[in-house]
Amino acid sequence: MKKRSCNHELLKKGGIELTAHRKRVFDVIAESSKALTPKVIFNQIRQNDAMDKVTLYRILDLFVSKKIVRRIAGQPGQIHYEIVCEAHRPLHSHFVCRKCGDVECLEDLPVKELKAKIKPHKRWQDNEIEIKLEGICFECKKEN
Amino acid sequence: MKKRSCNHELLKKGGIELTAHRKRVFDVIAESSKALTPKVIFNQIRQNDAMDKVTLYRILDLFVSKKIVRRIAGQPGQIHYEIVCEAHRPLHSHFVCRKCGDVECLEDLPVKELKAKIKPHKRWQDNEIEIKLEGICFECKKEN
DNA sequence: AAATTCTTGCAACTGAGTTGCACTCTGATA
DNA sequence: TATCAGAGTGCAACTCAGTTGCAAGAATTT
Repeated sequence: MKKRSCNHELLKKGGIELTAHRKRVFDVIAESSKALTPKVIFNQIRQNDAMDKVTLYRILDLFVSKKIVRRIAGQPGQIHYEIVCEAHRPLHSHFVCRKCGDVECLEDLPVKELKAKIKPHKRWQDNEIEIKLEGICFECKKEN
Repeated sequence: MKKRSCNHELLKKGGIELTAHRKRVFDVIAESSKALTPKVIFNQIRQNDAMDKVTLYRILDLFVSKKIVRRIAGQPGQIHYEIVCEAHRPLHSHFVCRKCGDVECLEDLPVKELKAKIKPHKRWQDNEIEIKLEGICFECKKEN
């Protein structure tokens, strides 16, 4: 997936103040084709700017609570973040690499169609459905 | 799901020694209808027996490497463990509660049928498919 | 300008999971 | 029988991600 068309308008969602740090965190997540871990986000920011890790975690928590970003479970124990943008990025599925742990977005996977095909179940009727595929990504496959 | 019919035969899979501790860990995981976190496993064992946390983590790592148990990503950041038993528990899907984080097994969800319906994708062709549903479980729903 | 509120950084803390090392037990070998 | 080797375990100390408390700064309100 290419660079997002989501802009800072999204940040106004929760009526929060647009500080330089918040824009920076938003941009790193929005410009990535993958859902990112806090570590990756942090390292990327620190290449150019100074930011404390506490600030990053606080911004991430804020974004999650304002539904600006979404948390995704990657490999067991790993947390990834992606932009929530209904306009440009409808609910989609994810691919998790068993080797490197990368979480890619599969926007061409027809979640809604699939949802219709899966018989409702007493436990999850009316709930969101997340489809996650596991495998080895192209990069890791190359390395073998 | 009821108590498993998987027995200690499974433990011989990797040709490992069957110690009391290993049987204990196996039993706790095998007798649960849900995939459990190390914390839950540990607390359950400690109700009756003495065991160091290091021992538990080492046994879990051993089981994973011998493919006796499988790690599952629950809520972001949470790790759960379930028994791998092809005979009694073919590949199945999971339901993750957004509130309490419980991971239930959905054995009646037709993974293979679904897999046939999903068009192969360049990234995950030939790979395992994991279907995970997210929502609020019965217990948490009751509490509202 | 003073008061209030929000944002940030720093230092110290927490809790999950790991590592190093010593002790114990078991089984094999001399 | 003695002892040797290897595996399993516990304890203490450590690492690392993420959190909390607090104080300094910036922005906003009165």
